[in-house]
Amino acid sequence: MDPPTPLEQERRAKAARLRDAGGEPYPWSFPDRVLTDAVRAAGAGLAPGSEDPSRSFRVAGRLRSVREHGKTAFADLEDGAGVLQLLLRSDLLGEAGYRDGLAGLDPGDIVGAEGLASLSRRGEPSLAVRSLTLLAKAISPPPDKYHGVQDPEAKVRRRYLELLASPESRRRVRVRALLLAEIRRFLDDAGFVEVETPVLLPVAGGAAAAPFVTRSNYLDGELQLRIALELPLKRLIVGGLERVYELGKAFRNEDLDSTHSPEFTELEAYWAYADYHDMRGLAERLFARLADRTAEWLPDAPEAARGVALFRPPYRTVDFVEELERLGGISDVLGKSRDELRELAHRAGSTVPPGSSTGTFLDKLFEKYVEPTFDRLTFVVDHPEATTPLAKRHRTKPGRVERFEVFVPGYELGNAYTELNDPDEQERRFRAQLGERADDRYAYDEEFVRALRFGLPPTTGIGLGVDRIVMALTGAASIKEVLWFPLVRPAAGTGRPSPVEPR
RNA sequence: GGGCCCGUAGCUUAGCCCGGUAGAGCAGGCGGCUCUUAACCGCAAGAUCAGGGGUUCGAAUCCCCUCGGGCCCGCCA
Repeated sequence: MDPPTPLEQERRAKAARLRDAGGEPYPWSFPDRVLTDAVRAAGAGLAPGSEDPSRSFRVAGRLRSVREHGKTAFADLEDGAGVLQLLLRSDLLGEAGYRDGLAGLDPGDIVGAEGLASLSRRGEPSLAVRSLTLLAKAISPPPDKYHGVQDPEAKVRRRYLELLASPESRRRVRVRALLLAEIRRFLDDAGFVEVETPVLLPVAGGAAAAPFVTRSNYLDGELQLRIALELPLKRLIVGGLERVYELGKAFRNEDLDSTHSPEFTELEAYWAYADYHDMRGLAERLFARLADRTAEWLPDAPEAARGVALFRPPYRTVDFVEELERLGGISDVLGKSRDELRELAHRAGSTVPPGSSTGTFLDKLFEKYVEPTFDRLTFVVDHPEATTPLAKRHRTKPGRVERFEVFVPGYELGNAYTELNDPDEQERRFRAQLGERADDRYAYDEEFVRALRFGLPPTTGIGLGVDRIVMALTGAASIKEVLWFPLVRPAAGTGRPSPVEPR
């Protein structure tokens, strides 16, 4: 711990004085509390400078600021409903109670107050306080009352400070929770069953990403943290659950930037006896619903209004191959060899390692030529087969798979397929990916292929980045704004990860 | 992994270019004030200028290293 600052020593001394006087700076409860909006409402109709003696209110919250005027003081108390002015008067509290009470309080303290609804002479709804109780002494002072937390490091490292200083930040937490609840309600209503599948796996599959590796004492061996939810969910479809979804964390051992976090929240849904056209319809209905809800929750946030507009139809559709050929000036994309694609990617200014797979070069070319042109929510459809080993071959377009990706300007939101359900083909695709070059990290999950041999019905599936959906809808500039505790290096003195041998 | 930028009191910051012993507001202390709401007025206090090294008569300021952070690029489709 840091050594106490003089300010902290002063605040500790106030708590000690209260104890010496027989008080308790950290009492156990404050019963019969109402939210401050009840007092505001009761005070608003009164004549200025008067109070309503017919009913007493008890409120509790954090003390924001205190304005002293000799024998009168005003304090702002903030709770979940907002800010209420406390009117502290020597004649109501008693001279000693007024003096000692004020002397013991600091901004940031959690206090309870009992009193009458009133309207100040200047017309501010207030609580005319008859008794004031310290509920938790704040030893460290709160952030600057006007500027809040400015230091970007403090914002992510000590998020609680930003939250307590900023009602907008607290509102973002609530909107994220509402969006998650709305997603669940939407899928539940559509007949999907929410499931939880393992985070710890012998081999993390279902996407191309570096896993986090850990160790099981029980198994005396290595385990990996999941990088996607896909493979266990499809096993559940094999098991006869026809519509399943999971909303949970996935982990990728990669860098953090404005759209990537090593741990992030993913939604995956699998739907038997339906194809990717059906899934697109479901996704569009979900997007439209989330846009409507966000507009209700954030009615006057301009950045959210832009996000909401993105999620409202009509949406744009782009054919992966046609658009790449058109914008990249490339003919016969599907007929190109890996070497030719590598050359094209190189010329496009992409620095992918030369040993990458055909699919990686195609993705890079698409990323260079097509993605920057997205100006609204866009569905990219019918990718070349080489880009994914888990999607089913397109029923009419040779060399393609039945797949769509969803983009907003700047980043991808998700990915869906008509799922590959031919076990022998699945095995070939895994092997082809593994064999093509070592950079491809699609793990070959034998157990998954074995499950497919028992029969996976025709199925469609989707994976959506929930953090990114929240970002896009609320107009956040960085994923850190929708993750309350993004990954940071441990602060000095809190212990550091032990150095490990690179794998 | 590469590039650019940032780190001054608990908080928000001035000073850095052009070297001369750090200035303010908030918060806190003491005093004053019964209607303020970024309250106000007065007094006093609070800073090894992220850490280390170098250049210099003299370093917050110039140079190097380390730590932490931000942004961009690469990687994670």
